[in-house]
Amino acid sequence: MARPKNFDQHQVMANAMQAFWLKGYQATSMKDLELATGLKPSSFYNTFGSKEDFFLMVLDYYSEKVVGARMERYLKQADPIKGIKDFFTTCFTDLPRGSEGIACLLVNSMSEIAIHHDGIRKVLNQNEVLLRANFLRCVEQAQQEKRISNQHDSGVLADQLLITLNGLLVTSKAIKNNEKMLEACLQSLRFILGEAVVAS
Amino acid sequence: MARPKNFDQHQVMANAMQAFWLKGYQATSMKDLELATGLKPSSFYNTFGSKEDFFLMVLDYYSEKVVGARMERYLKQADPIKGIKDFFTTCFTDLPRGSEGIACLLVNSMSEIAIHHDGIRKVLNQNEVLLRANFLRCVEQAQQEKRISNQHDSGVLADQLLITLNGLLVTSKAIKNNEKMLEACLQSLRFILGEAVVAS
DNA sequence: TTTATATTGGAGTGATCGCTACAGAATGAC
DNA sequence: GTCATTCTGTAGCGATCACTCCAATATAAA
Repeated sequence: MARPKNFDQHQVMANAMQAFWLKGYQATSMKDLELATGLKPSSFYNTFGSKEDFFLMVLDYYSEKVVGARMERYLKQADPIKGIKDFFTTCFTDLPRGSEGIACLLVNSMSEIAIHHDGIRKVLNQNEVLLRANFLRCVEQAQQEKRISNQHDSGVLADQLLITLNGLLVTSKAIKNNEKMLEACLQSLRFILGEAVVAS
Repeated sequence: MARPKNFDQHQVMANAMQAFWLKGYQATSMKDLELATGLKPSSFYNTFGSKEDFFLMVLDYYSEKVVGARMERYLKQADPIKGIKDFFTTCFTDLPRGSEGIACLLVNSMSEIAIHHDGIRKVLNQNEVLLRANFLRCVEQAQQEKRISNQHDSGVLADQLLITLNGLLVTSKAIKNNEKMLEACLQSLRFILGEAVVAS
């Protein structure tokens, strides 16, 4: 009954995601988004409302398609320790070449705008809760399998994994060297989970 | 021989620091800086060159006056474990009321701009190196005093402290609740340094 | 084919960005 | 005092910001 849209919304969000990921929310201008997505302003605003609304959608998209997919792939495999190890290390190895220090869009957004925007903070917190739950499940399974010690409460270990991951990601923005980050990653995991990490 | 400046450069940097700390580099406009410092544009640019140059000076100022002072005060006292504990916890208790989630200007800057600015990254890295050295000294002293275990290398413990502090600080931006951050702090320190933290 | 509806490209909105030009004011040297 | 020099206030620079307006265009229902 009316003219159909000439673009794929998911593809648009995927492209915009890359721009936000690399430059952050504020530094990514509408011009950048137009270039990244191919959408003219009228189409953009007609579809997404505003840059702010759009960014929230992109955060959701990232949370589901990037972090969600990574949780499924790594944290739900048979070996929980290898899962955690892979989840951590691929944060620094699964990036396109030359993109060292882009870290994680969600962690970047924590620093940049979470403090000033309730909606964004809510998305970020939801993601943290979900990630912690997955870490917790892996840790408990590993403890049941006697592959890591029971001396620490599983909840504490899950918390440490979460805090440490955030710390590694923010550190990687200043280090900008994925080789070094990989070493730091493995050292942290050995510290938290023990030597079982080495074998996995 | 010529008209003297009508302001104190240190006071100007201290005031501007607050603005950058709260809002970040990009979101702090020249108007914000003029309001925070009282300086008119001509005085500002005549003295500091550019917003970018000025921000680097403010980072140095923060590194010396805030982090440096905190390292002196907490990490060089007689009790190394209490020192580390105080250094961590005061990150969340020594802030003005209502300023939850402002974290640390240096860590905030890691996320926001370190990846795109070599000069800023250099300052941040220097600070991390210095902080790690102080953590290391405290850890070694605590180990010599048999107050924490020798099972982990002191360098590993220092690294974990640094990564964990960064993680706690970035997490605090999404949590925005200093009470909860304080608990997370103590849990992390107990995990890394052991039960000696409780008594300190 | 006509019509109703929605999308599109492109020009352009006012506001704000970091920053500058310049005249006048304030100082110390003489 | 006069002068040389530097700082200060103000007005405003071009560029860019997020965003809007509108005529042209493309579709499906009738």
